[in-house]
Amino acid sequence: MRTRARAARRVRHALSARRFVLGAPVMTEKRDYKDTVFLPKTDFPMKAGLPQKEPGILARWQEIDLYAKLRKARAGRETFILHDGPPYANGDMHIGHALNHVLKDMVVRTQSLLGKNAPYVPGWDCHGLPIEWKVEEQYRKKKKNKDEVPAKEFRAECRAYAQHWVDTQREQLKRLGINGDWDNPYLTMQFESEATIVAELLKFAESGQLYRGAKPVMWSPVEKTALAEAEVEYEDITSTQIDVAFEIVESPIPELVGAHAVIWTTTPWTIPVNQALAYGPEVYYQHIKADDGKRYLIALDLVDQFMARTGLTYRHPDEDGGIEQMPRHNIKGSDLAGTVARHPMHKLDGFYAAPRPLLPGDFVTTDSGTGLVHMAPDHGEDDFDLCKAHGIEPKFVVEGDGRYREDWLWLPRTDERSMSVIHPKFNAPEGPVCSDLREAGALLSASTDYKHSYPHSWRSKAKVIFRCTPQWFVPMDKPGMVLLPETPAEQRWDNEGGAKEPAVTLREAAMKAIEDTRFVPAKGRNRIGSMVEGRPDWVLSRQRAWGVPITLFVDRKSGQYLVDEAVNARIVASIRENGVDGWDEEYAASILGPDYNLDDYERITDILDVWFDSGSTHAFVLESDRWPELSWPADLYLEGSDQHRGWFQSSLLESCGTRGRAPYKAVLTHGFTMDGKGEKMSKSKGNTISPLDTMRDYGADIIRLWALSVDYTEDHRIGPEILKGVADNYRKLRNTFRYLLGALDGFTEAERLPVAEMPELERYVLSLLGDLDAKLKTCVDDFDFNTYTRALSDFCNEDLSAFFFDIRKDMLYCDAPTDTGRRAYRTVLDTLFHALVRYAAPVLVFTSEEVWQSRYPDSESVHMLEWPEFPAAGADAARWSALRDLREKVNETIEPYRREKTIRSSLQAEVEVPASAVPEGFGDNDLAELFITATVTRGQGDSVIVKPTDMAKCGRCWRHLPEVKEDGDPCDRCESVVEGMEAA
RNA sequence: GGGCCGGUAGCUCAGGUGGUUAGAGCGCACGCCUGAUAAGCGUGAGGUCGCAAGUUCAACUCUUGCUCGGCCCA
Repeated sequence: MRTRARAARRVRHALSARRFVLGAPVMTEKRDYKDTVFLPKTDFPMKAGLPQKEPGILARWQEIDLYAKLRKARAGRETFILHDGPPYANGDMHIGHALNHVLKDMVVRTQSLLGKNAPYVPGWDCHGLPIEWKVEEQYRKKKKNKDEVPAKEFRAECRAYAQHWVDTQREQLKRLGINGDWDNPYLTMQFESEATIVAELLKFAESGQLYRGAKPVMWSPVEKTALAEAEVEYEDITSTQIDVAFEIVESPIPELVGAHAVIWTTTPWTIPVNQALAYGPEVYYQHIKADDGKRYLIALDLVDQFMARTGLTYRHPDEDGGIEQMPRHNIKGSDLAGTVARHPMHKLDGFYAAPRPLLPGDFVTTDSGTGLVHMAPDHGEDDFDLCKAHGIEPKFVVEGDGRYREDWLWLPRTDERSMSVIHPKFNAPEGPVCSDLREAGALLSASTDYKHSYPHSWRSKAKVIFRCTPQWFVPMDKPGMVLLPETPAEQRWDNEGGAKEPAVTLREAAMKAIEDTRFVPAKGRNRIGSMVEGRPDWVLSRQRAWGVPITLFVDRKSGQYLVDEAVNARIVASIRENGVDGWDEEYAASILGPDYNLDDYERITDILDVWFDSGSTHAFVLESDRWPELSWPADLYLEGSDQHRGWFQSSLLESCGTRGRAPYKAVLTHGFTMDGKGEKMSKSKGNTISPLDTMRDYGADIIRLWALSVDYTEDHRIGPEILKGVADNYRKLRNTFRYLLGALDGFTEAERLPVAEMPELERYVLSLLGDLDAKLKTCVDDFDFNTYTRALSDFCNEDLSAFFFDIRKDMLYCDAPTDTGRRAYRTVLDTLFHALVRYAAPVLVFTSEEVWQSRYPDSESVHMLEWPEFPAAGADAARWSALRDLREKVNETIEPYRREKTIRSSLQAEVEVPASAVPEGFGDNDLAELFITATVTRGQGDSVIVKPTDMAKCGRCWRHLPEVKEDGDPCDRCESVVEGMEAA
């Protein structure tokens, strides 16, 4: 469309030119005044070319060591400590990293702009399963067996792998323009970090906040390790479902003896470790006789489903011998207390001969199954808890690789019996478990058609099981464990001072800490609060190789772990010297020292949950001497909302357990980045947007502007259309700076004019700038960057480009350089320049530097500057607002004339406005200037009236003025300006 | 399946405690300018405020249900 309009214009020009050539010139030739007009002049290019330009700017910052310079310049100032949450070192930067780091950088830079010392030490999370898995994958490719590689060597490879990604991500984040201590980041795998993590663990040990428990944990038989919840994903699978009869041998309801309690399960492999049955106390059960002659006990609501699965039938109430005639056909769950059944494999004796009591379980529902649940305390959380409450202990018969222990009674061991319990064949209707049950006459149904969602390891995608293993825990509810920080005397009601708060549980301390923390947005508090309120004890141990060891010696006789300050000091020293290898067997004796005999102790070889590593970053970063400018606690933690369960929480618990309070004063969370349609990005959908590509195509400043333009507190989108919009927005900002640079060409201090001597428009714009300034400061305090960038953009578009700059174009182009008005304008432009470049600096880090260097090529960096200061100027906002409304009305009225080409430029319009609509204090000439029209007069009507002017057009300033005799002649002002120039 | 959060013009966002024709910027369309020129200015068209009930004189704003999307959990 634009092209067509331009073509039309060309035709018109051609026609008018021909007329001039062919016809006799009606006027004498007029002088071309173009050379006498003071047009903006600058080398600053309109086209940014960010992808090419940014790396050079980056190199210069590195060269002058901007980060160090800034630390030096802000030394001794009030600090703002943003503590970086460590991304996991295994892959390229993705859009989530980019958003997170841009937000962090924005916080740090705005705080720095406010004059604070705001250091930023980036870090990485380096231990853990995903890296270990990658290294193992490399082994598998080379047909190497991990178990044959010495642990030390394996860890060294994990370390190298992590280091590779640390280096990669570091370069990518630097490229994004994130300013930080990139030469000296923290890594959880640095020896110093590992030593501190161990020291933190030992603090828990010393205060009695560790216990070794047996608990069913998510266990991956493939990776042979316990898994954290975060390492598990749920997938829909089809399982075997079976109904199994347990004969009742004893009951306070004598009629039930000889009947069969029926359980339903999708994990046949757990039957060989069954130890009890559970019923719902509030559930009603039916005692029925089926056509196989046997009697069964099943939840009332589930009888039909059971019949359908088994193909059995039973006599209906109205039939002869139907259930109405059954003795005690209807039984409430709670009446089953004291009932005992026996295991279908009871003939094997021993373990299987023991009674299987029916126990009350609140978790029993009648959603599916039979309303009776078989209990294997080894393999279910509910099972474990219920059995434990009734003195039934787990048996630990399924080993780490998912196979039944060789000496377990249920054998003889055969190939199929030594398969992993997650193997489909093991659970199949023809598999060993079902075969045995069938032989015992207890298998009522078996089919491989039950669809449900089931947990899988997110690494290997293999099924996981619940498995009871000895694990180390941090108790959430052990009373008297945590000392809250000392309350200063002046805050105590008794004013006695010094005494500590009573010791509380870890959960209580954490809940208190949540209360005391600022959450941005506020809803984060509820989120983490409900999680901490309900979370189970913290499982610290992992049976893996790549991580920080749980450095405990357990007394073989008492089962107690050793707490000895001297030993602990040697443990920490060994880790500091050797890293995590420092807990290897070779050091054990010397660490334990002469006071103890190594043979009396079990050296724990579990490693720590990586969340404990990252939960300890506050200890080894904020409290370390390595970064003396940092301090504890942090002012802010800033991560994605998934970290409510992750880092925010692990840091909270670690810090509350050791220091009684949170390691942060405030927590800021952001949502997730979706694709252009608001849907989750995934490789399989092919809708991912890589920040690396975007930087290559658009430049880092565009990603930054995007990240700071969206509402990060919610989920937000990115896509081609959105990026295009951001790029448009960027161009507008860039052109504002280009105009300022051009208009300020040659500006010197001598030209500056005091505010008091400025025209009212200049003072009004300064007051608008003051408003903007205040608004941006509020945005910085609230971390409201979306409003920040919008306010900045709107100001440039509406107040400057479409209003101030447009009105003052005449003055800038045509007034004499010495003219007070022009000097006032340029003085305000200078003020605007200095303010805007600072406001923009934290957002468009590269472009603002380019702008700054363009005007001040000898200066260090725009990023060394502080928040702008400029003279305050008051203005009657309401009066100006009314004036701008009127201006809009005038434009609307001119529009029809422009459509019919009676008026082309607004300068050709003579306007009459209602006298009542003009705010007090504006003269007619002021109005013509502000509306960019030929004249403005006041009328008594209540509408705006417009007519084309008859006045001739000045050949230099193009205004239509009474003194101009013929189009093209200069007006009085222009004539004198030109004369002045020629005289000079 | 459960808990929590969200769905306002093509895009990014505003819309205290319910109250006249739901706003802004950008984009788009049309036009002007050709002395910020792959720029600048003006005007305009765009929304049944996710859907459906309910409370109320009155709901984008309160309640319930549904739907779509997200995070966390099972």
